[in-house]
Amino acid sequence: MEYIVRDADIAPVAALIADPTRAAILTALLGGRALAAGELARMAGVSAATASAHLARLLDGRLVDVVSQGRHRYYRLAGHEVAEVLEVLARVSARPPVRSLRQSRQARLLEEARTCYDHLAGRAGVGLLDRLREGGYLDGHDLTGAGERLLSGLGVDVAGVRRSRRRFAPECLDWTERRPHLGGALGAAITEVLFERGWYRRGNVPRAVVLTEEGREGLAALFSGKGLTSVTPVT
Amino acid sequence: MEYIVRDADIAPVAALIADPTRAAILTALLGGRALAAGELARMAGVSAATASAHLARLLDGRLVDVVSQGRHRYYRLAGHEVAEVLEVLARVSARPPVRSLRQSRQARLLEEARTCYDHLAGRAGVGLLDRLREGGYLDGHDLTGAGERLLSGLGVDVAGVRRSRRRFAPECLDWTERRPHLGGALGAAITEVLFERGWYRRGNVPRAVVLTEEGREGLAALFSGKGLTSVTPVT
DNA sequence: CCGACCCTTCGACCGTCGCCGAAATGTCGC
DNA sequence: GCGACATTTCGGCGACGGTCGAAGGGTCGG
Repeated sequence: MEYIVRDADIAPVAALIADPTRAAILTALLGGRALAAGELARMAGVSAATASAHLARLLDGRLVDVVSQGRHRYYRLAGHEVAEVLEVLARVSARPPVRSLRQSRQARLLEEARTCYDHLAGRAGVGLLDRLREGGYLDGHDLTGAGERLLSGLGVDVAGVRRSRRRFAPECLDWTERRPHLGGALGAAITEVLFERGWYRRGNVPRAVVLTEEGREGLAALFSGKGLTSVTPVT
Repeated sequence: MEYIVRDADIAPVAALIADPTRAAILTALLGGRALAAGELARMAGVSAATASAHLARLLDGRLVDVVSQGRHRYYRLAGHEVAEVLEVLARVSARPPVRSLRQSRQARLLEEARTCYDHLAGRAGVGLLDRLREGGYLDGHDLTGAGERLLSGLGVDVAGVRRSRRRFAPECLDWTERRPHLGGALGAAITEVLFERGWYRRGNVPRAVVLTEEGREGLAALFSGKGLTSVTPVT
């Protein structure tokens, strides 16, 4: 009956995320791209020295990886588990009040379509899962025969995805929509193909992605005219 | 292209979890029961004054709820979303080295069977999901006809569970087994019935639950002799 | 090689936060 | 009402951690 809490100690990892500057850095990296130390310093609004210290701690805590290229050092999240922590945390955190017009536009862009580390999120991500389910391409947690054909035709290496040790097609609760979108190895593979085909491209706002004209047409053809979202484009 | 990270601020919530004492309090509450301030102080190994200050902050941050009963104040987690954050965080956190014999026994108990806020976790939780899948009771994310009959027979109010706004039967990745167990409204309802029937009871170690003799027999009858786990009892 | 650039390390400052003992508040049993 | 108990509030101490400017390694372009 002695008091000992024998669990994983979650405090050290939480402490790494607890600093506002580090949280900003991690959130910026949630876009999935590797970013240079200087870029991260600017995004977080601190000096290079400060950012460097924070990055060293994140590295030590294995929340980020680094790859040196010439005089740049590119940082990225250490894995999708880290991204999951950030997403879950976002769900219980209050959304900050929108202060400026530009911020409100950025917020709308992120709500429309963004990456959740390596897969599509926001209305587009939720819509993708809905279309796959409605069309009978995905049943429960697995692809149907029709689903395999559809995605193979798009260029997704379904067999390769199945060999991955990562969960195949889990739902990931979207923190803006509060409804599930498609995550896991399949979600990542589909998202990769969407970028390769130029149907989506990365926006100027860190995590945002935008639908291209080709994407609009391609997705409409794929899903009998519906596309992933029915809203008018965010301007 | 200005640097602004317009996301939910995750830093304040992370900061609440980042303190080792608060983390211990939250982890203790992950058992699902409401605990008095004094108990939490003992479990976390701090004075009543210190625990009180921490609880006030957790309350302010909406991570815990409190209910006053006489001269006691019972604290509990504010909801299953909070429990999810703690679980996800545990998955990316290192497991602390086991120091004593008693701790190793406690660790083994938790790995065998515990509650993850309001549903069964550990080997037993993973086993439950496996048995439901193997037996054709659960298909993807939904109960089959056979599943509805099985659980209704046990005393689970399946229709009531379906009316809940919570997700019906999501997978929850177990942090010790690294395999999914059954979460959501259904997982909670089944766990409740297991307690009501006396098949499992809460152990002395905070989050641990133990299989009773009735439970061993009942589960074996239910799942053609297999039970939820095949290991010998933890001593 | 040499200057320009990116990044990290160093040193120093300062605020915040966790901690406890003691006192105050509130509740129960009698 | 009056002690006994659970909990919170107060006051003060000490430590840790975030911040920056300046200086020190590396790396690229010429």
